[in-house]
Amino acid sequence: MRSPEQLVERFRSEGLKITPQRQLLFSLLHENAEHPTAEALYTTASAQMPGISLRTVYQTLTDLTEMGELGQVTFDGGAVRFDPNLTDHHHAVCDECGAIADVSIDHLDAVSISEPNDFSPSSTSVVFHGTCARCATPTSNLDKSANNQTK
Amino acid sequence: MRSPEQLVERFRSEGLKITPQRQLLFSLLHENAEHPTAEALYTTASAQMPGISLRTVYQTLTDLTEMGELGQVTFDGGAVRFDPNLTDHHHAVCDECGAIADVSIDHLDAVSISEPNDFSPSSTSVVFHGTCARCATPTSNLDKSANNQTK
DNA sequence: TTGCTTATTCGCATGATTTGCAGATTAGGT
DNA sequence: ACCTAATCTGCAAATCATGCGAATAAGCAA
Repeated sequence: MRSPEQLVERFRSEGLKITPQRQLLFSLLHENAEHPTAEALYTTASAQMPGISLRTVYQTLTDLTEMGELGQVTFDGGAVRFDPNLTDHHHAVCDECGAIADVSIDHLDAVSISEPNDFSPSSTSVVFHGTCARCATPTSNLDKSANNQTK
Repeated sequence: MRSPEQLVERFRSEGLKITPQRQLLFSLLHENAEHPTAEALYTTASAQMPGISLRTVYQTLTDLTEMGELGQVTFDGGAVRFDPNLTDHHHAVCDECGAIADVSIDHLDAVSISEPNDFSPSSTSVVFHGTCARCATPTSNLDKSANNQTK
């Protein structure tokens, strides 16, 4: 996703208005690597702007997605999560705390479908499940479920 | 998933009852490669057993899943789909018709996380998006959306 | 600054998917 | 045929997301 400043520019140039709600969401999403759900963003936004509507959060998130400024991902049937990282990347889900990390992958190009041989893939997405560093470290297992947003 | 006969055996040995509803679902799921949703199975089941409850379909599906006889997968936030194929495999989603095919993958072992280096993956799942053979063949583009179960 | 036009916000209703609950029913053994 | 626990079923309710219309406010012009 572009910076809040660039988004403001784009919105203006498309005749869209710059509202405080939008500006807040732009900043909350900027470089946000937490893959938040709409609800999570609503909670955070509400702290800074009491009265903001969940409907507006959904609306803005949908708009940004349709503009190609935001990505959406879902894991295991849970709620949709938003991802401002538009670079080519994949995800690692921690089964302990539910945290989702962006990951880069080596040798993805080596992967191919061996069976069947008549499907033409245009994109490939990989999801790893496992244990994140924080949960794997015995001494800091204090608060494993803090981030757990599993459905 | 095991054969209906084997499932009947397992259910009996665990003190569970063999009902007509369960038997029907066992057979509908056996070697079913369509990755049906609960609703889809309910529709099919209803044709053969009018009056069967959607609740029962969900219940049986959940039971089989907890017994490890059935897998669940979801794509792009749609409804949960059930997969009786318990072998190691991945999925290819056709963006035209929505069909989901099981695929085998070559060189998956070559794939690794380059960044970050502190995540310990226990499993890897790959999803391809693209066009299936049927939709890619110009002459049989007659009924592309027939199987389209996209959300 | 005032006023106008139209995009936005907001709250509520609605839709889709899934689960909880409790009473009616039935499988499977006695 | 009878008993008892497991199951089925219908309905309420939870969760996530979108449609809709009225109220509000951004951005522009005078």
